[in-house]
Amino acid sequence: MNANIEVKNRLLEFGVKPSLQRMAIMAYLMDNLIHPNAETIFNHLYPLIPTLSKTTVYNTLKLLEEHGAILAINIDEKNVRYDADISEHAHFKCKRCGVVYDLPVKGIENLQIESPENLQITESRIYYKGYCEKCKKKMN
Amino acid sequence: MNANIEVKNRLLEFGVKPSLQRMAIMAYLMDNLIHPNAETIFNHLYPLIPTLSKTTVYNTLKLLEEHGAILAINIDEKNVRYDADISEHAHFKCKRCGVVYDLPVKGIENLQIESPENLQITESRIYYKGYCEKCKKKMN
DNA sequence: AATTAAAATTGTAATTATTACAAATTTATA
DNA sequence: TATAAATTTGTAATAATTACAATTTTAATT
Repeated sequence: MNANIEVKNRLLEFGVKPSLQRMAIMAYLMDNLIHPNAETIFNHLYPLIPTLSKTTVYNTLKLLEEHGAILAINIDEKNVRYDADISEHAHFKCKRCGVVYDLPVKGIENLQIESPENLQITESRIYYKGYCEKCKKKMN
Repeated sequence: MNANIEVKNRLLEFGVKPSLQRMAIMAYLMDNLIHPNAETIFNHLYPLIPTLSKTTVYNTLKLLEEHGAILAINIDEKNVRYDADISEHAHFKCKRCGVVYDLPVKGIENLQIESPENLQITESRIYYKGYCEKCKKKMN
């Protein structure tokens, strides 16, 4: 489990003032790299912080994302997933069981944008979808 | 404007039985590579097909996507965009004005998945977000 | 320490994209 | 032409997210 100080440092590093709720959400994401959505985060933290509101979870996730402290992963049409691993990496989603993995992909660092326009890129995402090994078998 | 026969062929090629509504939606997407959402498509076609239902637009877009005749672009958290260009290409979304472009990116074909698991990949997407030239200026 | 102001959290209601579903219509088949 | 199958339609339901006002907590000032 991530030490409290590391969680706090992540917030401070990205200019987010630490509070009980923000620390709890950040800690959960750092300890659980399973790309949870807001609901999952709330369900896990609610027993620990009985006053916690779902709105706070949504607000905080948005705040953390805007400050660059976490990534919003839009691989699922249904809801936004979040990731404390902010390094450039690809994601995979199984269309049958819905699980979202990190996917090691070679060559990402060589991608080169060739836009005629002078764009200011702030984020990039690489998403793959398909079927995981388990589901492939089940489908036969 | 795409000839009727080309639209029909696209549907047949992907095993979708052509109907008036399906042809109209497919034609609109082939003629308007602006990554429209269901609402935009409906608003454009409704005057031409006064009996058209929004549900049909949603149903048809899902059908076309499942058959591989179009791409669903999940770059926008709000709603799904659709693209008749089914070749592998990257997309850019401006976080200020919301426009979604195609983005020429070099090196996509060299990306190599290195999963320990035997995944069956059915689709891949590359998304960039940031600010377009116009919006960059406006923000100064 | 008490007072005031600012920031954060909370709860409820609203919004909105999408889907479920059953009825109606159209198309294909016998 | 009658019947079955497929498609379309309209309405209602679902569910993720946001708006917003009230409350609570934290920080700043006296």
